[in-house]
Amino acid sequence: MDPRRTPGQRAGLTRGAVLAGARALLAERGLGALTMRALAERLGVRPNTLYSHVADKDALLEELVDDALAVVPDPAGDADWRDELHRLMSASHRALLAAPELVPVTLGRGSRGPQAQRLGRGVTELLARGGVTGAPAREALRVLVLYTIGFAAFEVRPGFPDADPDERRTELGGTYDRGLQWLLAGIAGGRTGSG
Amino acid sequence: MDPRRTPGQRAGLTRGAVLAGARALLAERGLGALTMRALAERLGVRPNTLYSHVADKDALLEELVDDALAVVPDPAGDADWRDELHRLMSASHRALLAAPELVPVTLGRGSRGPQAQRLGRGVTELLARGGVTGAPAREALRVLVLYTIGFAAFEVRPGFPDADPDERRTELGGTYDRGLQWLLAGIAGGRTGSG
DNA sequence: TGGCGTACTGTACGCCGTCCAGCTATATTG
DNA sequence: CAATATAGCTGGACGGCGTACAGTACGCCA
Repeated sequence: MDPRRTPGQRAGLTRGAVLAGARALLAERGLGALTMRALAERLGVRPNTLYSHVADKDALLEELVDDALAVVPDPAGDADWRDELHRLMSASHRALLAAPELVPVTLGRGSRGPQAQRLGRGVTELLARGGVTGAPAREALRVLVLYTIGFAAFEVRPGFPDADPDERRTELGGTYDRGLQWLLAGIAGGRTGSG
Repeated sequence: MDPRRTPGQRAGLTRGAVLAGARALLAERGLGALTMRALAERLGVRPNTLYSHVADKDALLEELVDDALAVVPDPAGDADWRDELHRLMSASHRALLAAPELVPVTLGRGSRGPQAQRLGRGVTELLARGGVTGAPAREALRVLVLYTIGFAAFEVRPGFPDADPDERRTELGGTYDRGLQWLLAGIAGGRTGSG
């Protein structure tokens, strides 16, 4: 508890504890308050101690972002590929909204962690099940992913719609679904033809 | 040129010059290098001088973002509304890519400046011309805007596609267009029916 | 029991955005 | 043309940031 500790004495800090503390700090006080110094203080430790567990702040953020996607399930085996795709993307969307402060980071920094890659594989697999492969599949994947993250980013930003913040969440959620359906229809429709 | 100037002597700095300098610095050395101190040095001025022309760094960025959209034209009077909508969004997309470093800022900070509002009015007008009004129009506007900005953000991020950076630009540009067409088709298709 | 790896510390460096008080070149007024 | 107000610019500083370096003392294993 007390950070006043003689050198060499251990606080029993682990990498996981650092990440958990960062998540808590993020949730409670926002992205702007997530500073290495504040995180250290919350953990009862000097700031530089964090660097024994994390490469630097960027790496920490990247890991947080990727972890946020861990709750998204893998695609089920037998359902219709379009329904499944909708479910998968919608789950991702919800996962992002559950950690609103991280969304701008996601967009800004890219996120190529294991969870993001897993999600990519899932989408690709579903597309293949629907007969979409190769370059069109990569196209579709890109469109879906960025639409989802982009939408989440806007949902998270204050002041975008002029309506009451009450309606806002509901209305935006519906809007996301609508756009997603349009995209899925386009993907499915372009499956055979076009050039 | 020489910032070594006795107090009171004027550098002839204007608000426009500050913005222009910021744009140049951004283009040459990236967002990370756009610091009030660096900007001041480039302008031959002490850092605090900037605050005589700009409220703070946030305001400066916001203005830069909005200005980037100034090159997007208003919709023409007589063309097909879908073609026109495509042209408008595509122009916005290109405008954003012309200032890549600003895209993350756009998404992160929101951008409600005059240019953004003008663009919003243009889109709304075109949608109305196609018979899309009210809540569906707001939905469509949101989807189009965030798709465009979101896509630009991903295009700007390094390392997203696994291909050569050469093909990348071309392929991504085509992907943007494809997705945009899907969305426009969905918007036009949902015009009369659906629930 | 002794040595070693390492979690942790004190301290400090070089950045950052921004504020305050003062000075003076310029614009404004008579 | 002289007196005054305005406002552009400065030196200097404050508090905060991420992070590096070198040292210390604990826990573990031989």
